[in-house]
Amino acid sequence: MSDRISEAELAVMEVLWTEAPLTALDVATRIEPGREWSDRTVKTMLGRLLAKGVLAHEEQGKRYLYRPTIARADYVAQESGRLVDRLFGGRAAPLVAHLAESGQLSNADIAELEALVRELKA
Amino acid sequence: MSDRISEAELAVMEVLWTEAPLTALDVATRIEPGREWSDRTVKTMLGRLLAKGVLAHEEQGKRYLYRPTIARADYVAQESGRLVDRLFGGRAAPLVAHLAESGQLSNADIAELEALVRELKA
DNA sequence: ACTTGACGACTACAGCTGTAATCGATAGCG
DNA sequence: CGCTATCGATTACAGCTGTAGTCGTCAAGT
Repeated sequence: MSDRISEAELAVMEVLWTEAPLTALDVATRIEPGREWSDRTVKTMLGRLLAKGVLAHEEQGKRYLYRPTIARADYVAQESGRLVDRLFGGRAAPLVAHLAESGQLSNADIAELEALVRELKA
Repeated sequence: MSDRISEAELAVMEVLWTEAPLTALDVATRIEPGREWSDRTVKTMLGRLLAKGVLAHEEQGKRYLYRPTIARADYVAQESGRLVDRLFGGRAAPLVAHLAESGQLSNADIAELEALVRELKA
């Protein structure tokens, strides 16, 4: 249940987080453009994701319909946590500080953060 | 210059970001405890990091002294950016919002963020 | 019923990763 | 001056990843 999702596999998960259940070919046609994959490749990914337990499939005639077994928010939380642990000693504020220092926060981001902080304090 | 640093390799980089230059064995003895590596393994990592261009070495007698060629802050910026791109559509504020929602921000973090935001607006 | 096409299952294979072991040169010890 | 301990360099090898190709089956069309 706890195998990691690789970067290529993530492209498949994103499709199924957006719309599910889907057949293998439906997933293939919805894979983000720019990633030119054969449908074979997509099927391999689906198989691996099944093996990792993050997808389930149900039969529909001779096809399968795939759907995620984990929520995107949970995945995102896990990955964010990993980054924070690995690079910031487990504390989130230094990450934000770092994003700020390295100029990766736009003015819109800052405004949004301000609103967020106000909300968090309440 | 742009090969990625793997997770195990990162343990070696952390040592050298803390103290450099060091010999291979010095690195091995300073590897974070809990990661029980033979010195062979550490040497393999050093070799790969050299090949990836993120370490340099200079001769000292029959040994080498290793030192990073990239700053930790740059690495951290790159990895943070990757996460934000992959999971938050390149926008940092949603990451913070997510950390907040998933309860990964302590009160201290929030206070720190508030100070940060105030500073960013100035 | 035979053929053909659509599917899933299995197989392929090179490059990266984690985790070392072996080889060859060299330098210090005796 | 020869033996042994050290080093770096090279090699090993299994599991994961990216990117498919092949095989066998079953159903639909002719």
